[in-house]
Amino acid sequence: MPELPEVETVVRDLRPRLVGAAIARVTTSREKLRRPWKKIWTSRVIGAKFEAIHRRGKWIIIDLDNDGRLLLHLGMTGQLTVVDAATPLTDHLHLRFDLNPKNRQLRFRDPRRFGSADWFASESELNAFLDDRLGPEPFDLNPAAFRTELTRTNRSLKALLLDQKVIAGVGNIYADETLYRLGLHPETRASDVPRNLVEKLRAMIPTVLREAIEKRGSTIRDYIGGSGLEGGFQNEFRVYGRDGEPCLKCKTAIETVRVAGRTSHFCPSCQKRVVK
DNA sequence: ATGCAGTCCTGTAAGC
DNA sequence: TGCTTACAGGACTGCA
Repeated sequence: MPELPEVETVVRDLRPRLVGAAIARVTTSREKLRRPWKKIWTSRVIGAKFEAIHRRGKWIIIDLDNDGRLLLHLGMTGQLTVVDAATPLTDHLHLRFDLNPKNRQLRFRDPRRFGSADWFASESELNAFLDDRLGPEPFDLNPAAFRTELTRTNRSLKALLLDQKVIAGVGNIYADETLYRLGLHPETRASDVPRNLVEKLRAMIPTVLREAIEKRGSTIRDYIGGSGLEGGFQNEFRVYGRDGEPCLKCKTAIETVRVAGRTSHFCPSCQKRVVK
């Protein structure tokens, strides 16, 4: 669920609450996330201090001061928060880290369990895992490389934007919002995008994501930031979730179509399918 | 090699 | 009211 802006918000919220604190205890309740939390990992992290926290694509990386790395993914419904240790426990709480000395806890809750929590012994092991799955950050897209990526494939634009190896961090909401702003139909073949729009598309992706980060991401249902606050960008959606409602530019009713296995929202009038 | 469909899981909302 | 079905921010696997 959470896409790049939501994950970035969580990381920013957690940073001041985590860095400098040490892990006193690890509690797993239902060790059935996408991958199970291994018991040996607990002994590796006890006593270590949180040194830094950052984001890569939709992944959250926590550097520990003993070179270990925690890697978390929120999946569709994951919530990662730091709360007072006395805060009542909730359902679907899979991982708890008791922090020292602040009497607080880092909690990972995930009802749908599509999320994951992994431990790596070093930065290089972590990077091997991530580099296998992720392409460039949307803020570092190289114009020429992006153009090549589009030209050399038959895939739909929507499928391309959702491909984490092409751009790390974009998900269903921000793919739809980006395409709407450029008047591009989600089913357009990437290689059919008019030349003058390729660079505009490359630039629009980070623009939309930055705006969303400004608003602390989007809360549709479950998403909350690292401090428990909801996002605000859902109030800024121009097409996502607006099916049946009038297009903000031309009043035509917004429609949905299934592309690359995901529901895609678009204006049938402003976003004509380009076919070369 | 490439791209799609199906799968993992639970909660919620819509439909009958 | 209650049961059934469809769908949801993602990633991965297997198959064509």
